[in-house]
Amino acid sequence: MTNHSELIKGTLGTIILRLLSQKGRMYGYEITQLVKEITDGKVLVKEGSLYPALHKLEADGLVTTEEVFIGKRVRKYYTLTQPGKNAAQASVDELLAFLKTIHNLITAQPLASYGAA
Amino acid sequence: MTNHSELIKGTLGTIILRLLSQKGRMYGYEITQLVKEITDGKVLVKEGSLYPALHKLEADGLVTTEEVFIGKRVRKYYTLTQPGKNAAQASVDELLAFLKTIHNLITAQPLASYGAA
DNA sequence: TTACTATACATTGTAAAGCTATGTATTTTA
DNA sequence: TAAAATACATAGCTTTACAATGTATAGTAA
Repeated sequence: MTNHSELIKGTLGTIILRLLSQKGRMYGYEITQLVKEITDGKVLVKEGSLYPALHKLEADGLVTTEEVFIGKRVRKYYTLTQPGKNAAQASVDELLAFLKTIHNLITAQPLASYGAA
Repeated sequence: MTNHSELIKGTLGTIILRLLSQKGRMYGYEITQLVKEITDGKVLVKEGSLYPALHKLEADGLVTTEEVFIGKRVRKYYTLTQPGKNAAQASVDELLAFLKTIHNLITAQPLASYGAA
């Protein structure tokens, strides 16, 4: 994605699922632009990350695709299946819980004291 | 680390630096137990992750080590160097900013609309 | 008209990071 | 006395995103 790219690992699938659950239908390039817009350029999804991720979601049955021609150019729209909708909800919930856990871990002031207390 | 293990990528170094900056001095096994305690078992740092990460911090000059014998058993204490203290602060700040960005990305309700607006 | 940029898809090979499995050894607890 | 906890460590695997590359159409500015 972008500079602090190692932090992103494991979140891309969730991000895609979430955007699809909100917008209903999106195509790849649109996802890259929307993520860029929402994060004010702080997260940049690259093609080398996005398309394999989308193909995996499709292989896992979480999305279906539909090709639309814009003039002579193909657009491949992705839509969540019902399992995909369930996965989106679960995935977002899990990621939020994880963010909370890590936030707590790196801000906890009176640290628990293994070995003492 | 634990079940949702893919989410952790890139955060372990920051977690270690943060704990060391709080506790002053820690040894490997102690770190695994403290993380487990603080996160209520939700994050489990494995040896195969921890020790290579500690060795890398040492190789990068961010920590120094000190071996202490407890009976016949060795304990290797890690302490932040000055560059390590600086890195800890910067690393925590960056991770917090990242957490905020991702949180916003997966909770933003009125999604920005690339192509519209 | 001609570059350059944006749109739009895709794949191959690479690097980073944590995990599993394994190994060694001491100490404590059931 | 056996199992679990403490305490270190490494080799090889897997996952995941990225860089680089490729193809092609559409729009825009010189």
